[in-house]
Amino acid sequence: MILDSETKAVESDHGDELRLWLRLLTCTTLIEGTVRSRLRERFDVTLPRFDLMAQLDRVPDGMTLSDVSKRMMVSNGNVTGLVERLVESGHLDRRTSESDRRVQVIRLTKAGRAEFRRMAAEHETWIAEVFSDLTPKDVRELMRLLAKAKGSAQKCANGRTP
Amino acid sequence: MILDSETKAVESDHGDELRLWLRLLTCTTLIEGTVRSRLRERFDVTLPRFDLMAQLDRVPDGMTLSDVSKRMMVSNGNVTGLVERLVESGHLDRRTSESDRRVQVIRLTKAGRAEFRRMAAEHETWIAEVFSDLTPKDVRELMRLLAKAKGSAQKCANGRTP
DNA sequence: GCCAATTGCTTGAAGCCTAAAGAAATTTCG
DNA sequence: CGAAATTTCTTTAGGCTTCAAGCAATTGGC
Repeated sequence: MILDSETKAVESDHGDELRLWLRLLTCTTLIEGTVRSRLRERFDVTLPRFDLMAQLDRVPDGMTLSDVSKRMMVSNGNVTGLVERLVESGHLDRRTSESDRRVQVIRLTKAGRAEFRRMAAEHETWIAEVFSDLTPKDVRELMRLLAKAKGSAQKCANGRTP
Repeated sequence: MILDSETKAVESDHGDELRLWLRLLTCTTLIEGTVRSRLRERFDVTLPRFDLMAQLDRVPDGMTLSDVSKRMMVSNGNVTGLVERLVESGHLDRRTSESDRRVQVIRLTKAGRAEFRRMAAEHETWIAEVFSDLTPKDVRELMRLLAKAKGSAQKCANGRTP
């Protein structure tokens, strides 16, 4: 097989995938930055706090710290500190489970839920604005392809720490 | 217009975009986690350090800290600390510009570049593995749609701090 | 019952990250 | 020229994040 600087070996050319990953990362970083700064200026709240509250908004009866940790895909220790600050600020309510005294169940307080709903409503419009150049068809197509990518990445991630 | 709990007002339904954003974020977090843990176990290096070295690998003559900061989309102060540690570990070389004494130019050292090339080669195969379920057509289509999304998000981000 | 393994959470050390304020050098412009 | 604005980088305070180690409670054999 003959190669030169332009024609790399075909069987090891993974450049397209690499470029795809970089583009994916750029998009996410860009959007995350926008959301982060708007959350700060409009509500003086951090993105991780918002994300945690978003997880809790769906479940009236609360979740355990482990559940939150899995859903948010962050470490346990991370959630401990995050929850600590949100309980402190009155957004969260935390209690030890009666059936298992290792388990901490956290819920949004009434005030916390109201505050979150207010933030979430604006947040949704920001995201719509972010993607405003995409047609409904673009959105559907991206959803489909990202679902496929997610599945692929998941196999790869789970195969490592089962 | 008649509405019920299932049929929300059409003119304010931004749920699809929101779901798209969450999926994008999930994909990125998943892949980032995979890359991070592999970089750690194979090379005992962090992702931010790898990213910084990747920026420098393309430019033999080095870059200024500001350039790096813009390319990586992180704050200036962040780069200062990151560079500090990489100079300390011998991966980077740092010098004050002769034409402008405010400017610091950083470059990969010989050892740093060799180390990076070794990491980058493996990294590329990990990414290919992550996306292995996608066909070449999927990859092209994702590239196209993400480029469009990036443009849209960029307008939105730049319109805020011009 | 009892010991080992597991599970759920916390802690500690190190590093990453931002925003904001500040120091130093350069550029702009009257 | 010289003051003001700008640019480049550092510093500081606070918070986020991981990993690894550790503690407490529960579960699963035996």
